[in-house]
Amino acid sequence: MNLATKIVETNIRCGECPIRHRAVCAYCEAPDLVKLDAIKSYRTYKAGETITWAGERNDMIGSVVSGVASLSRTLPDGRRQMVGLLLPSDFVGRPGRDNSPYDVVAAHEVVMCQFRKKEFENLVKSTPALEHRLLDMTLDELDSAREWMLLLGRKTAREKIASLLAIIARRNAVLERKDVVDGLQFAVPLTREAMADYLGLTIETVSRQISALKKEGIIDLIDSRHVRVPDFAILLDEAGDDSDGGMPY
Amino acid sequence: MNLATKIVETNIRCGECPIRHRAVCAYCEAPDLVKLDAIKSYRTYKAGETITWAGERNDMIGSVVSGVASLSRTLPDGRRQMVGLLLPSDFVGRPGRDNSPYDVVAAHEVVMCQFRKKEFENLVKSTPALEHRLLDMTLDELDSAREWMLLLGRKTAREKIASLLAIIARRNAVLERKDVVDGLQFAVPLTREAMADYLGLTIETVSRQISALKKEGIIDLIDSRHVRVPDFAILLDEAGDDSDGGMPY
DNA sequence: CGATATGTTGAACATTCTCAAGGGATGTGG
DNA sequence: CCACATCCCTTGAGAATGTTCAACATATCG
Repeated sequence: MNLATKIVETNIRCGECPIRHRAVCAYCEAPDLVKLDAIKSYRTYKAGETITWAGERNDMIGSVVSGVASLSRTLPDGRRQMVGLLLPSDFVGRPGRDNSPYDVVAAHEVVMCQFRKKEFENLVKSTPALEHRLLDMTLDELDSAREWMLLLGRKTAREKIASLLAIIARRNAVLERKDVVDGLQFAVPLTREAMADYLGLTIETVSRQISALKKEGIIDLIDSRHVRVPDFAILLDEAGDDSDGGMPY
Repeated sequence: MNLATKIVETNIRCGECPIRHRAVCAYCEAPDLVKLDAIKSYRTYKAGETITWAGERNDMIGSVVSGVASLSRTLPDGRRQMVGLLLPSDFVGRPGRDNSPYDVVAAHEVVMCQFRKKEFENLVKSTPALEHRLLDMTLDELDSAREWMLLLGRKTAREKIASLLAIIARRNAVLERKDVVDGLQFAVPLTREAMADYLGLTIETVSRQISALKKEGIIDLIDSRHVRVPDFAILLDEAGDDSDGGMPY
């Protein structure tokens, strides 16, 4: 029984939840957790499954417990832009509004910890710790979004790819509680298409730039979804930002 | 004595403030306003003046009362991307963090209602109405940022210009409490350079696309900073999004 | 095994950028 | 008041970057 199955089937208590200290509940103490426990439910979404559709009414909100999901917007003619990458502990859904213009799609199998929106909103009103955490998380997301805007508006295709790989490498290191070291190897949890939607490129350009980085020895490709970075500083240099510039996630 | 001068010199009370019902204080009642009144101060910034520098410690935060300011990030080699357009009632500064990676620059003369960060943060802790409003405003900003990401990542130069003009037209209409009607005329409060930084383009491309829209009769140019839109629906069509798609601001 | 989804590569093309020149405004000092 | 500088904007020509269209490779799954 893997972790995802265990979480869903046993409906584990908040106190044992893997995202307990980073999710919307992070600032809550035991008494508040009891209330959250009472209104939460777990649900799994398969890879490729849509969690919420843009424009449709949705009365569940919650946290990503495991897996990866994407938040994206689509133009009427079909052009799509990913506007958020949802990772474990990230919050899904906008409190105080009944529908949102975003599609949320599971990139890999996703376990969500969900609340009925109405009940959650009521709890937020009476629980400062929840509202405070929600504010901090939203401010962080806003910073990420703005970092991303810099990438979309001003970086070259090559810099975009390098930035994305650096972001994924860092996040993986954090999740696995390792340092970002040279020789680091990691899985890219996105298809070429998802990467293109993330970076505002076409899949062909993504593929070509990855091939170029490989040819130049900046990355090694184990297979199309697994990357090794011999020298992380070189990758960061290709990403175009200062070493001190904050990165999303 | 114009409004800006009057606000600053007389240090008007919150109850009479023009942004009273849209700013961070919008949800506050009289008792909270007294506390805000006690710690606030007004300050003016001239056009072109930098309000806060990226990376530098800044212990003032506050609201834009009048004028227009830009929030932007810069890559080490000088490429710049505007990541926020700050209008009256918008909040400047990030609570809970001592410096931010953004330059805030006045585009036109700006009047700020400022608080010492420490004092403001303390007040937020004891004032749910403030924190609640801050959350709502941050969520709105996040939606705007994501809309903008769609523009930066997927729209053509022409669509970007049309989108920006539509945004400015709408905002002007709201501020002047008019409807967005055909034949609407308005001032563009940005230089070509600022528009380019906003849209992720060069000033030459901005200039060319504006000329093209003019040549095709989609807009009239009174002068380089004043636009008239004969048929708003046509402009929206050029912007690429659905009529129902939300617009930033 | 064929069908489908994913990824790579090539060639022609389109869009946007870069570099360059020049046209008003506005302001300043002589 | 003129000469000059500065700022903002426009336009042109050529170059570069990224896209489109197309073919093909690889892997997975029934």
